[in-house]
Amino acid sequence: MEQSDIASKTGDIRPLRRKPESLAKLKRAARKLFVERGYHATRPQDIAREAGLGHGTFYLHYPDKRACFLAFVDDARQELHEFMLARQPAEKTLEKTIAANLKGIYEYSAQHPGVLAAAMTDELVIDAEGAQATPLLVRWGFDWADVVREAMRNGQASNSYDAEIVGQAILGAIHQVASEGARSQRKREEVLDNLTRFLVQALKP
Amino acid sequence: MEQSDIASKTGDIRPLRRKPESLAKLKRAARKLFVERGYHATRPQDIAREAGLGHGTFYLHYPDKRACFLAFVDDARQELHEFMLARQPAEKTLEKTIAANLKGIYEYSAQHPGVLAAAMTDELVIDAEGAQATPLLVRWGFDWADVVREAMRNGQASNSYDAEIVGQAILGAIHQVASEGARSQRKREEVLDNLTRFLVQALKP
Amino acid sequence: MEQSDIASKTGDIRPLRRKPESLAKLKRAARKLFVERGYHATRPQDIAREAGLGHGTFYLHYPDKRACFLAFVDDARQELHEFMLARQPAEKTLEKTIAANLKGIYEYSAQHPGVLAAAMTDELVIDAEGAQATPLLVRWGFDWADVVREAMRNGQASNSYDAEIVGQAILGAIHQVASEGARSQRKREEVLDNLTRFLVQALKP
Amino acid sequence: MEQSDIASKTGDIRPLRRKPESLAKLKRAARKLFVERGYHATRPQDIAREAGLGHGTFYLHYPDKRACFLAFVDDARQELHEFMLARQPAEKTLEKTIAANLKGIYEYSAQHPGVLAAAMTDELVIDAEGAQATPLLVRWGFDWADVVREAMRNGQASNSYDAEIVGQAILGAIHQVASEGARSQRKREEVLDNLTRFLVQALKP
DNA sequence: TATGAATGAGCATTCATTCAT
DNA sequence: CATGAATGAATGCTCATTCAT
Repeated sequence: MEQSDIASKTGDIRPLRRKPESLAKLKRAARKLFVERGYHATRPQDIAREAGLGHGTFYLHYPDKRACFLAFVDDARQELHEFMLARQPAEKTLEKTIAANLKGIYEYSAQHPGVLAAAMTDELVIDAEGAQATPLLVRWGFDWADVVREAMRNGQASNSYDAEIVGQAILGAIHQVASEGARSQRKREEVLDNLTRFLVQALKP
Repeated sequence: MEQSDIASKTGDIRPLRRKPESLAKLKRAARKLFVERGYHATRPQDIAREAGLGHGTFYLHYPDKRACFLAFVDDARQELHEFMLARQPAEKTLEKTIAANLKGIYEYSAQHPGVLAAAMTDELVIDAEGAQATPLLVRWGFDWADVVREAMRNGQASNSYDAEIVGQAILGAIHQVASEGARSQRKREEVLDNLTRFLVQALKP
Repeated sequence: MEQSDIASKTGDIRPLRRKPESLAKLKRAARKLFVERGYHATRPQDIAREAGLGHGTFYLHYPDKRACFLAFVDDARQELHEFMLARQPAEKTLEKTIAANLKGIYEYSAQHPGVLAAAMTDELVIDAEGAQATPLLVRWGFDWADVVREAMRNGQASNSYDAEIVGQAILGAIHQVASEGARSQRKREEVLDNLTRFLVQALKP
Repeated sequence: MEQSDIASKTGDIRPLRRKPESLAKLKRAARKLFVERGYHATRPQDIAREAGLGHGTFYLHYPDKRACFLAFVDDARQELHEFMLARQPAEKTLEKTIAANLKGIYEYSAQHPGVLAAAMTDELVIDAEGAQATPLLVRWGFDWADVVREAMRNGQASNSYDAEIVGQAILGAIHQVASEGARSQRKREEVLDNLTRFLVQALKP
């Protein structure tokens, strides 16, 4: 009949069956809109429409808007993490480590403009109650503290510093330079070279 | 004379002071709430109530909520500016300058916890349209670039750096350390000492 | 007693004493704004400011906005009434009467553009509750019915009409032509001549 | 078990008809309330409630209150237009045309009391800005001017008139008589007869 | 699984009116 | 008499979420 005819057509061309397709579409749409418009200016409805889905579908995949945003943040964090892992230097000297991480974060920002900024939206902004234990940036500072401690052990960095404090300083410097570098389209090589030298010199024993 | 006159009036119980008091009350209340809850979780009504005023009064002093927030940001910026001006070192060596500014921003953050973070709320968060030309942090990075250039001229800093890039790096390091220092109640002396040495060493010719 | 006190005051004329200057200013301002913007877009505050007075002063002269509007309507009605009285024809033939009244209302509209339209704002528009007994236009229709009855008595108008119905018809014709004439800047002489002939012919025995 | 239970429930009792019902309900409700209370005393919420819907639903169908009112006006105009079209006389003599149109507008007013008055609410009343080019009444006056011109051509009306002016006069007479006739429950036959004779006589060559 | 019409708590803002001065 | 800062009930509108289909 005409019905089976239609069924056979719809069965293979457009909506591709199966389920996780929708979630992937929603994720892409959510990232796009959260980055472009920010958390508050993005409605679940907008995300669903951008994904080409009905807006009820949004709630099949996320319990609420907040969860969707948190998932976006988590994905971005994970993505950056893997991005950086894949760019670790073979030789773990301080300079190589700094240069590699710097290059990594810089490249990520260039490839995914706005994503880090959006993903770092303070949780205060998305929900007055659930204040997060430790902001993302601070946790990344801890990672740098580890790098510094390791360098101190190897004699590549001065022992006169408190690793935690200096870890935060390095993270801050990198973050700010990467943000501003992306903003102002500065030449990448120059930025990386300057900042690497700056940090290596600062840590030199 | 006039003082005693006022005193006798304000000394009374019920009828409170008069005119420009309201704006001051609103400013105090707005700062408190924007800092505690963020922009979106603060309603004009909350600000007015916190100020002990009817909510219509809010609109006697600000055309809308956005304007109130912008005024708060501007006040905080101005306040920090004056705070820092009053703490400039007598002797303008690089080390003294860094130490003084570092101490200044650190003290300000300690005395006004959360204010800088709130005042730096991205404009994207408060209104998708009116994107600001240059974020506050970036502009402060320019200031540090000036400091660096001056130090280069005096031979106190290496000429091998691009002042703009390094200016952003210094600003980033300071900002991150000050934020995290305020968060974690770290001992102030130690933080200032570490970061000052770190930056001076980084710039050393 | 307080009563006698009040009595002596209320015994006086009405707004009496001192400066009726403010009331006059308010009336001018109210008329201007009600005509230009309509009832709902005009705030007591606007009227007071237009009058060059503080907005509290408004309530010294009117109990509320509605009363002010009603006073404006009444003044306009009275003004038109006197305007017409001063233009009654010496000789009371039907034609002369029609011509004179027509000319009167036309001139009034030209001299006070928008006033009649504003003053005829349906009471439904200004207050859902106090629906007025008989709209202004209908009452004016009654006046025309009187004119028609008089003309019938004199043999100047056909007896075959119901005076009430024809009175409303005449009023409607005049009102519409006057409004549209004012709107379209049509040549006055021609309008008056056409409409007078039209109505005289309609009534002719 | 539970499924069949639900099925039997959903099958007959609670869940009402589906989609485009809402707009129709809103239209009915809006017309009722705009006619009864006027534009300003009718809140979108009232319309929705009158329609038996939540007030968010209102904004699914209209961008704002103004648009809803304008839609009501347009519907009423269209409705009257079709009402009149269906009542055009077979024979287009002046008298028949006048009588038919008169009867039409009179019947419409009787069947839909208050609708014409509400639909003619001046745009100044609903929004100070969007002043409409040509008021409804004036445009209807143009239609009557056409009728008059046609009658002049046929020798059924005197050539001594300006058709535009007389068109407005006829429209005004009809409008006023219809309004007042509806208001005062006057006997319809008599009104139609009087006004038809009045206008035919007025135009007679 | 997918849909989108429906919902109503919640928000920013206005404005007629009061009252201390 | 005059003022204008203060008030808060009321308004038009939005949007995260639900649920019948």
